[in-house]
Amino acid sequence: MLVIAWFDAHRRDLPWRAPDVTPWGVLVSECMLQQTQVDRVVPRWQAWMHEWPTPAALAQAPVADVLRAWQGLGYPRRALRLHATACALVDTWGGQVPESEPDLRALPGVGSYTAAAVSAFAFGRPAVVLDTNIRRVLARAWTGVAGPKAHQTRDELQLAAGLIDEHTGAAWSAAVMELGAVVCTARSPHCDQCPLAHRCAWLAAGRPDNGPVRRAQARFAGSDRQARGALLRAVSAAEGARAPELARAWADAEQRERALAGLLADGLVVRTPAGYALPAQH
DNA sequence: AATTCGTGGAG
DNA sequence: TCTCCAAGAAT
Repeated sequence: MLVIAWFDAHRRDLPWRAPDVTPWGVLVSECMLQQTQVDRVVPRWQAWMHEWPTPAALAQAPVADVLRAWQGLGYPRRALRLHATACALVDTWGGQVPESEPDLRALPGVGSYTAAAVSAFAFGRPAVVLDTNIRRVLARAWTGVAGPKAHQTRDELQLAAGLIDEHTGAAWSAAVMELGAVVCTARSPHCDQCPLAHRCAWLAAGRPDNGPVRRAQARFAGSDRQARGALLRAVSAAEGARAPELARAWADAEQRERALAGLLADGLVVRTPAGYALPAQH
């Protein structure tokens, strides 16, 4: 197939693609890559795998250490869930990563995409992988629209399933995902370098701006998300953080209280006699 | 089903 | 500067 040949020639040398990487390594990479760019993940994945090379190793680590190792990647609840997944793997899977999508899907922080990705990329199964890159390539080359809809559709899943079936499963998914990531990009796609250019419906139509209108992302500056991040860093830096440290981290009192309540509810921060702290155990 | 959840790079 | 968007998941 065209895209697989293209992939063989152009694939990036990402560390989790090395031949000796374990299914656990693949799972860790997929969790880190949820809404976080590849370039930011690479060094963190390497450090993480050095520190916790197996599910058993991560399961034994204090949650506070896990959260600190995650700092900077964003969405720290993912770190909590990855730790919980490590515990589940030890408790019910003998410290191994299961191969089937339903079994993977039952793990904390593993949704439909991650389950399919691990099943395909760690075990070579022909799972139907649908991430933002593959969805964009399908939308353009096959459907002739500039971009995918906000949410997955049945048609999309069926289209991908048919293509997976007709090609060599995991390799096809890896190739199309890579194509979407480096050639068929959201912003300014490099159609001159695309192996599908000669048969791309969107390119043939003159690259029309006919994609679905997407709702604008809420601004980050001054958001609750930013407040949570600032507070979590403050708690992480000063075990036993009290009011002054928190106020220094985020000035607006009302928003600070709301964000702190959220962090406590999520289990990212706990109350201790010494003040607020990262959780020791989960 | 629509919201919420971090952070940073690129245009 | 500001906007977009990034290998999504949970609720």
